[in-house]
Amino acid sequence: MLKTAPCGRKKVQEPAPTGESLDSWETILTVFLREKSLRLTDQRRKIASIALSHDSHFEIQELVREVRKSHPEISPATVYRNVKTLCEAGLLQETLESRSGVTLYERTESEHHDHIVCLDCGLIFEFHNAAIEKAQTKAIRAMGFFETRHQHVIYAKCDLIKK
Amino acid sequence: MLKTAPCGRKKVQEPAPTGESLDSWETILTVFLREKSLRLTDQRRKIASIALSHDSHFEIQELVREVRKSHPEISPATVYRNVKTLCEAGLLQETLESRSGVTLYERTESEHHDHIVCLDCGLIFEFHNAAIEKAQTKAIRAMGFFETRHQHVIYAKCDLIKK
DNA sequence: ATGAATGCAAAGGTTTTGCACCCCC
DNA sequence: GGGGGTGCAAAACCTTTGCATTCAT
Repeated sequence: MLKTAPCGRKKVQEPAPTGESLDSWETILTVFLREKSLRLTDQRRKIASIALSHDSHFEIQELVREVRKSHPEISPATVYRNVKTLCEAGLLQETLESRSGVTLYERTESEHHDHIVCLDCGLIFEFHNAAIEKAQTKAIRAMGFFETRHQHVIYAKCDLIKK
Repeated sequence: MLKTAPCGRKKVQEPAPTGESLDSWETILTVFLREKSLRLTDQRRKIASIALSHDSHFEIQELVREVRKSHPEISPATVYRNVKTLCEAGLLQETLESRSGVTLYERTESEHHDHIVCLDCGLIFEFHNAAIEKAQTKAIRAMGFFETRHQHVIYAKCDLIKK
């Protein structure tokens, strides 16, 4: 249902060179858990592994189904609880809303990107544009704010140019 | 809970000069309904009136409560159905998500604006910045898309500069 | 051992739907 | 009159929570 695929062309922004950041999520998670006196259970590790294997956005329900498939003994409640934990650990973050109004999550990447939702093919693209970011930082500063993060979703059509 | 207020300073973008667009929403709605062979019922008009009286974002539940207060005979299901209709008519649109994950709606304005969510005071500001819009249009075109609309939400802090 | 985490089931909350009745066009 | 609209209640969903049990540290 929700995919990020090249709608007839290449994704504008390639994935991070190595595919994995230098600190593996396992390290980050372990450190976070230790700091908070939380524990690394089997379920937590499995859920994290599956959640963080997504290259793009996913909804919790999707994750719940995947987890159930390979680990039927893990309950949905645990998935919900752990997604929350992973967000707190900074490994996941909420992202743009799907058109059905469901919250989507994605792996936190070191590189920021904006999104284009194609209204023709329904797919979601990621891109990064320095000019936009720059204009934005400048505008925000001028208004007296300090930006922490942003979500920029553009709804567009890819098909028009082919017709 | 959710307000758009001046967080210690003025809203950057003032509301439309007249407060109402030239075509009243009643006209737009009537034309839309006629086109689709839909009907203008009492409930529909009342719900539209209340929904469109909001100057800023609101959630459906809030609208349901308001409608119930002045028109207890209107059922929540009807409110849901009509919000959907009003979106299709282009009078309302979904907007950024509240931090609790609930979908928010707002009146469609002729003038577009982006949002700043202040992480210090929790309020939502609206602004418009030509440089950002321009950079964006250019970037999108360069990638082969035609933009239809976008959502740009910046999470920022207003308080830092006071400390 | 002890506090955190889990599974289960129940509760909570939101949104949708089926259906009989109503009413706008 | 007929098809869209409504109210009501039930259903369908998604997410959270209480509690007894299990488990990581």
